[in-house]
Amino acid sequence: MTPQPGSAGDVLTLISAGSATTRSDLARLTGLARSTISQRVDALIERGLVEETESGESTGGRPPRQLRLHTEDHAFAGVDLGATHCRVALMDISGDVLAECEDSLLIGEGPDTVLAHVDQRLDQLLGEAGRPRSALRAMGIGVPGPVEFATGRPNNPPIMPGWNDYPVPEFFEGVSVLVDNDVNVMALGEHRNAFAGTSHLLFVKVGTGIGCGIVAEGKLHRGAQGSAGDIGHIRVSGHEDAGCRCGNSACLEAVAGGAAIARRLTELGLPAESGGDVVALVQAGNTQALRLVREAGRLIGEVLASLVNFFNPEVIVVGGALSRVHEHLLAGIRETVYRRSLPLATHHLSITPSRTGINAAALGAGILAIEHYLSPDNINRIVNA
Amino acid sequence: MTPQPGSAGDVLTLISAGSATTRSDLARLTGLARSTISQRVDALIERGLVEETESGESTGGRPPRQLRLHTEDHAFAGVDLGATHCRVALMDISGDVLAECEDSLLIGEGPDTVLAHVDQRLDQLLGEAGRPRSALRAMGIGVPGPVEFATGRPNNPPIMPGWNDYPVPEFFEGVSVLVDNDVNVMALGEHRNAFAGTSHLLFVKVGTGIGCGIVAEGKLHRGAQGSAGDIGHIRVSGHEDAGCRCGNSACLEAVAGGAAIARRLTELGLPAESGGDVVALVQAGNTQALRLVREAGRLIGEVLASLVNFFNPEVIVVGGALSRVHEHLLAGIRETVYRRSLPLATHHLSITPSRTGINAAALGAGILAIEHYLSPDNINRIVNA
DNA sequence: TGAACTTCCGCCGAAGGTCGAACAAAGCCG
DNA sequence: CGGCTTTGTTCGACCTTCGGCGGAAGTTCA
Repeated sequence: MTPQPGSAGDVLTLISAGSATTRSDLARLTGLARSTISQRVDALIERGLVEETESGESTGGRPPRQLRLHTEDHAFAGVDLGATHCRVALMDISGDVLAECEDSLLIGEGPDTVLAHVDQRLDQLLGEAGRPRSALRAMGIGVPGPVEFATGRPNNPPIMPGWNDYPVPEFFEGVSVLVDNDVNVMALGEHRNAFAGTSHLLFVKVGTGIGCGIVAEGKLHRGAQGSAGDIGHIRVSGHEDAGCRCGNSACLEAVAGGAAIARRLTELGLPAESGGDVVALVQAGNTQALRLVREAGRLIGEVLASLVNFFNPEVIVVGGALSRVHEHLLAGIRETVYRRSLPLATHHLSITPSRTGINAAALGAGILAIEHYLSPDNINRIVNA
Repeated sequence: MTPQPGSAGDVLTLISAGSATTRSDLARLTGLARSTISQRVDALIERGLVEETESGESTGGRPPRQLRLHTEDHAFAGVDLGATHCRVALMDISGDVLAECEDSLLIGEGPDTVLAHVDQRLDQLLGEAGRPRSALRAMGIGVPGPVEFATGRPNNPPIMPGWNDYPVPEFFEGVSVLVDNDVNVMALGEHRNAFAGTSHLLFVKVGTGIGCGIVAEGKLHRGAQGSAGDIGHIRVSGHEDAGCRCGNSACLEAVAGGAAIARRLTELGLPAESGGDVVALVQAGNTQALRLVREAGRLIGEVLASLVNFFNPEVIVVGGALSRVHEHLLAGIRETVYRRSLPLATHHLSITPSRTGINAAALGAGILAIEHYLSPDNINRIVNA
């Protein structure tokens, strides 16, 4: 039995996380002998997973050879499917984007049409990046509805007609496919990209609807049925008259979602159809719209105040279409959360707008794929094969 | 860093979890050779961690020698400190209770007095069980307030005067001491004792106050500041007049806690001081009390409905003093949760009374200690020493 | 009852992995 | 230019693990 763990997968994890860039670092961190580390690194280099760069800076002796992930030869894809759009990002193994694209695409056209479109875009992006199809190792897909993560099958999604129980991964041959809810992958993208130092994060997406992705101990929390984070249908007080498409009334989404704000603006004589119209009105300085957005922030804050007490996150990130006017939204959210949550939970809590922006979902989906590929178990399997 | 699979610690984990009771089981589960397993088991036996029992049942050949945790020579303690009571359970390494006791004890007397009392009870219980003090390997303590788990220091607990930032573990020499919130240890006790098959569990304690312990992926979720699960101060709609000791109004605890129900009964001319009095009235068949308890269940259910959407647990366990009249409390909770939560989240959700009862906290605290001691890292350290 | 069969467990030589010492490489410093 | 420091590789010693073999301990069946 080895006194310390340190399989090839562990070594690669340290390299990919940036914890170690030289063989000496690895020896120090793992406690293994330098010769053993060299052997591991050699195996990783031989498999094309790691490469050496030019020598680094000397600290008084022979300069170490820097190690990093070998970014050629592999590719990963992150796919963000929304109700009306499709974004695909091709990434290398370090998470850098090689190429990306965006189209209008109705998810309601069904899985065969949509996935064929994705497949075509993948070929195009691979071409742009100059990599063969065989380089594609894994892909992640975020979809606007609940998914049984283990099988990659949508689970009674309300706005994805034709997708229920469709085995998405089987559509793509020879590549691992991970399918998850769009808000989950956005949370993952935001966490890995801008908040990697935190352990407990909530990502709140405020668009047409309202959803939440949960990062606990650095990992996505999906819950028992994969429906965790569905905060759009939490009840808010004082709006019993607002009916929701789910059949209940006073749902958060029915009073504070982009669609709800647009409807109320229309009632006030300001024609608005979607969250985008609301954003446009706010940016044009319309005070009615501004007031409604801020009020929506307060309502969202009321729900988040409960969740802060319950979950005790370090940071809440607000994204989605309406976060383009985040100053007003966040003002309402902060006001309510800091008033209604317990001091111990809010003392070190920060509530910030998304730093990753429109690409959070595609990036997060890609990261899901990369982390799956780089998991120690999978790497050990590859190296020992 | 992933631990090396098949270490002595992993072998012991399989034995303690009941996943393997023979050397053959271990070889099958770990994939290691039978001879290697024998060597591991020998080391564990030599260290007094595992013992062989008489042969088990034959499956057609030589019957295997059964293995189990060696329950002599070690002892673990679980301590449940409440506002006005102290329970101590002495357990062997398999989690069976060897001896236990209960006293009235005011936590407000301060850490020196209370912990000295605990220390004395420990000696007494060790005497009853016929084990020397040196057999005590670790202890867990549940306290009625927030704790910084890593250091074992209470963190501004409202009902524990004199305990703020007190380094509890240092009071006990030569033994590992883990300190956690009482609701957390109750959740752990309930999960390990009665719901070990589930991954995501919420334990709701309804007593004088209201709290919640969270089990996610089989582990306690404590949050960023260790204050997760503090649902007593979540706002419920329609009770703006109810002031709470936290300074806000309409807190769940202020309208549905045992103290709140007692106060309202008193207003109705039925003198009641505590949750215990409320239970007595309900058990005596008082319809006013029954109605209030059921209404409290509805209010708790309103909050839980939100948390079910957010967290998506498999099971909600209701415990605490008021759960002695759980049929009425649960009726209100179930009614609201199943009406207000999303079908996907409630479809496989069960809401049940505590199966572990009054001892959940002390048991959970002991289990916290045992699992700490049995963690693969700790066992490998012991075996390789 | 006894022989054949099955399963369990310890022993031992072979194979393979890890370690640390020794050595070579590469840059810094006086 | 020769010592000093740090890095990386080579190699034999050592240790662990593996798997076959044989003995142990029951079951099944004639």
